[in-house]
Amino acid sequence: MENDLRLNILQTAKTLFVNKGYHGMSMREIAEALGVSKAALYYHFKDKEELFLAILRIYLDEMSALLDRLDAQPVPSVEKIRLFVEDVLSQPAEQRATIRLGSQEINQLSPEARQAFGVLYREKFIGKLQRILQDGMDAGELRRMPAETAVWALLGIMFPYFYPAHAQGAPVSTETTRLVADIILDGIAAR
Amino acid sequence: MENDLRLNILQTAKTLFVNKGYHGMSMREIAEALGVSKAALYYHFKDKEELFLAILRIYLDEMSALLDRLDAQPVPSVEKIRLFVEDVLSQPAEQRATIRLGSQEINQLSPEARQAFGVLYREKFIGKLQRILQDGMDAGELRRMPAETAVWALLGIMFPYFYPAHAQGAPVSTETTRLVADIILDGIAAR
DNA sequence: CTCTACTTACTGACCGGTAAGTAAGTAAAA
DNA sequence: TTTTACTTACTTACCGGTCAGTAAGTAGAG
Repeated sequence: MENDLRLNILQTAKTLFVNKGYHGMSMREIAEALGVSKAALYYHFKDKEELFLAILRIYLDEMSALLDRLDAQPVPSVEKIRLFVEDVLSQPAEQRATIRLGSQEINQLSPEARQAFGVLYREKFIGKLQRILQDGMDAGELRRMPAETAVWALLGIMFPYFYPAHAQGAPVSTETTRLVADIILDGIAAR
Repeated sequence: MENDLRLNILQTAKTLFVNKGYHGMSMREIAEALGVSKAALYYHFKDKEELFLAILRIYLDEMSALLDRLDAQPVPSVEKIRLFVEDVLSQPAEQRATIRLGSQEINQLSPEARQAFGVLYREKFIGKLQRILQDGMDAGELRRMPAETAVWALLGIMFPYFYPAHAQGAPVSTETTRLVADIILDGIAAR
């Protein structure tokens, strides 16, 4: 019970941030959506920025756990990547949108917050992904290229922002998920 | 001379919108950056939304012209796509960021503006791209898949938002551009 | 050649509204 | 009786947008 409101704030704020962006969402809106006073939000979070970072941190932690779990599996790197793509794409759209949110809105924040996020982002997400890709290249499963470029291609496809349908609503269908994984893997696999 | 300020507003506002988002940028900021009064902006543009749309319209027109130019060339679809990727990626980052800006911030706007943009976006950009891709599939150069998914993959890679380096600063190097085009084409080419 | 009427391209002051954030009080639980 | 978890009521700052006014042209009439 005691963390009830805190969790509700995180949930509601995430939805609003995703739909309206950092500056587009107001603290008042969250409060009204939850039926509490605005000041209640400030009991649980120091300021808007801290609330925003808390949301991103939760998602990065989940990503980090997923990547660790996949990396521990006794399968080729290519297979790890396929599982990663399929897992992420089958998440609800709002979930996936969180990482986009972070990358998008990060330069709205204070330098300190930006740096703090940057560290987590690289440690928990990009770094782990890059290592799996690098392993794949070293094992000859993937074509040799700068790991950065491989990450670029992978994430570019996985987190597009072009179709509103991707930002909101239903998860991607299984067929499409598989097709997208194929495209990515054909794009970067060894020839 | 007479459109001088208007063009300067468009230029300055584009930079600010790209860096700070729709709500993150204020009309006051533009005015101050240009050394004119805020009201001068409202002489040239009805409101913030119209200014925003004007910026997007210019970029969509450029894209439209580029796609027409490429489509008119007597080369296979695959080659058209390669040229498209290489052309866009060699644009300055701020230029490329415009399309991201539109997709990102479009749901901040009024329903009318959203619809107006949607029409242009599909007519001048997505539609043309999709037709080139569809031609490629019909000619057997590309693997058969829903044209939407092909567009998704293509644009996802071409307009990523993950590395701040892609959103600002120098254009992508020629090597990287070629590598990225290869990844895309290997991903969607016929096997 | 010049006076009149009008337009273009602004300025500076200001408006209502809303943003983030806070100080002080309170009711219930420990 | 102190701490927890809030609410009420407020401040300060800034937002988009509008207003009346004006300097500098320009175009036509005489």
